[in-house]
Amino acid sequence: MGQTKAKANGMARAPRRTMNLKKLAEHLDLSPATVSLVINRSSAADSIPQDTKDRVLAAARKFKYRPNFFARSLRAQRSFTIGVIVPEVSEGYSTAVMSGIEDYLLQEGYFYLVASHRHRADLIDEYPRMFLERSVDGIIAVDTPWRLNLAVPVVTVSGHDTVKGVTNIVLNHLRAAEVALKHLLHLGHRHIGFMKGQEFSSDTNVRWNTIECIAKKLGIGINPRLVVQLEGDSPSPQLGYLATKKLLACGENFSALFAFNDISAMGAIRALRQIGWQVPEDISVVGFDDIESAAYQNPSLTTVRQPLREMGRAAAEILLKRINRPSSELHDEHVVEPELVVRETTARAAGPGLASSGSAMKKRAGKR
Amino acid sequence: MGQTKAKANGMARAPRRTMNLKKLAEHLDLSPATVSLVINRSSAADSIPQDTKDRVLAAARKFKYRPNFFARSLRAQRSFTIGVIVPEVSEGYSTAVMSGIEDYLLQEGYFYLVASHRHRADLIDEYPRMFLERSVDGIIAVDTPWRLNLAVPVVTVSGHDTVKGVTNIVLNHLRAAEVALKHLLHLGHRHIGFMKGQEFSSDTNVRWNTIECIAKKLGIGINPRLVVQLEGDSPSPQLGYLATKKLLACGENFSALFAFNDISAMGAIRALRQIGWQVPEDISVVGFDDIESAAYQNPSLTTVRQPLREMGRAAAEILLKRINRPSSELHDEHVVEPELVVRETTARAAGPGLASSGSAMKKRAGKR
DNA sequence: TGCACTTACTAAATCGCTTTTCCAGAGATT
DNA sequence: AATCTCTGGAAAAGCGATTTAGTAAGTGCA
Repeated sequence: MGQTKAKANGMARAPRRTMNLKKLAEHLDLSPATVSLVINRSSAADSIPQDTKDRVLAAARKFKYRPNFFARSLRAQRSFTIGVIVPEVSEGYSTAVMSGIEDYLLQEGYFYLVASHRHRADLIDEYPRMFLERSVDGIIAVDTPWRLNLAVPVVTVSGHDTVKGVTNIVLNHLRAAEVALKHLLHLGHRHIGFMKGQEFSSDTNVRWNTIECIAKKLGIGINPRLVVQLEGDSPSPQLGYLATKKLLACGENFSALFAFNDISAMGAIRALRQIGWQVPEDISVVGFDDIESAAYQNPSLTTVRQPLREMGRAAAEILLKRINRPSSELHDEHVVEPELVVRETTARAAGPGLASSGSAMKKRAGKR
Repeated sequence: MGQTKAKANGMARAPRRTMNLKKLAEHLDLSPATVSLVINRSSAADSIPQDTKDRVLAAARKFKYRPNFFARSLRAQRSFTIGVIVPEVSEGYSTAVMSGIEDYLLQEGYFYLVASHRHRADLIDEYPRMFLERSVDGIIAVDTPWRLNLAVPVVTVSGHDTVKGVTNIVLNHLRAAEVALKHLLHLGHRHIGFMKGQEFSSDTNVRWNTIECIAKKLGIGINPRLVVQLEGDSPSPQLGYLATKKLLACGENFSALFAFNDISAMGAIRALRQIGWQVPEDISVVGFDDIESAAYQNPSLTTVRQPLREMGRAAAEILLKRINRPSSELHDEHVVEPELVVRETTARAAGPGLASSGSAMKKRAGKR
């Protein structure tokens, strides 16, 4: 019988295929069902005597048996795989978050697929669908606009579209604006330049609204001419550089600059240096995010730290909880706290006393 | 109990299941086989009249039919998934390479899983195995020691263990050392400090050997006291900072520093600044890699650019070629060319004429 | 009319695993 | 003796596709 079949299959060639359940069962003289039950420690195997179990386990180890992942996923309708979509993999924000996601996921026996959309709307739509086709158990979207309502659990990190059923990991923006502005205020800065994010960035609006709100609360006036907006979707500091150029061109006087993020702060510093302003002597600069390279700058960047890694971890943790306990109640926001990291780009407002406005301008003039 | 629950689950849960081949076939009044043949544009469908084909395709579109990924993979024994292992996801080198890998892979309809080993030997061993369990079609290892001989194609990026059957994407290190040293030489630097990588880094040895070789060729003497080694496995500039401190402590005189990579160059610049040396006025610094943030430094970093993105792309391309045409001959090395990127951290050697040694030392003294 | 070809599909075997259902025999109970 | 209850395990029905080996009906041709 078996011979006939083998013959029918044609080949005397048994290409030493990898061990599978059936072969293992055959070798043990048991049925595949029994072996599967034992290996999965199913409660249905309770009635199987311990020494049979031991035999099975020993053989599995001996032949390094690993259940075929696809067969198992096909049957169980679960893949133990998460899809992660980010704007850009070669960039500090996303990768810091990813690093936290990975930490938790791998520890829990999950893997993740990555796709970066580079701000292309079509990809923002397509990649989640492709993830679904691959039967991911859930999706994490980092800093990415989100409006889909999918059949799997979704967690967003710094998303600002409220979609029902989607948990969003967000920073306490109010507190972020507060620590940054208070810091500058305490250092004596009264004339502050601001950088707004690009239209498409999910953080832009909240960030700006909270800044306005906190500024008012602290009695800091915002000069509309000292507000510039980042333009373009490159992940490079060039955007901050250009924005700062524009700011400088307006002729207004300011002694501090609150950049949209660390990357744009780096560009800003370059622009400032170029016209001869020293950071922080002539002007203080505050970044946002605290990406890894913020600390690597010379001078190192004072910035509002988002706990990116922790946010990634939290996203992963909440996602898995949702996947594995669909019944558990879900909050649609998980707020994390920012932290001001004072480094070397901020200092007391310069000039003869705080009253003297235009200190920076004078300096600039002096340098030229 | 268990039965009851399962049954209940089974009964209640019949909620508009996703479209599958069988249902589609039923709806079309055809057999699954026919539908599958048409959808896959199999040549076995040649005899099927065009209008039937059109009907099938139309229905598939209408119901947004997508073949179940696991079922297909199970059958075909292919997953269209690649495993990528890197030291660290939150770090510029790996992510630049990943970005290139992703480019090519997604464009070809593949996805990739990521795992970062953080230099833990056990994980370097375990993750590839886990990839295999998940039936990846191939593996790319970035900057990771590699000695496994697996059943799937493997491509390494900057690996330096020669394993038969593994293609390695490497930089032309000789050329890299040459452009860097020639640059410094042309600027008049004679006394150069060197930083060697950590023991475990795959690039350390080749890099150093080529530097020694080229230095000899160019007639540059290497003062052993001006050579320090990076220690520790953190991905931060702190390592370069400490190494440079050590270098400065030795009391020898030098006007240029060739760092092991961009990150350590950043740390070096910090150490140099701290004792009052200006870069590049007092000392020139050359980095290596040209990670994204090298250009973001102030002053921006002169560095030897590895085309990391292209290396990633090449890795992906070669891997897929191997997977899809196993017969094609394989080269075990793919060499890419470096490029010197001159930015702001290098300048003419200072001091009254090139002959004057100790210029930097004097400057330092002067500053204090 | 008879036979070989096409044409247009279909049946059925896998892929490897999970899980419910079923069953035979040994003891225990009535 | 008849019935019940455990024990220990097997059978079989999927999961959702792919693919080979047919097969029934229609055509062309001698």
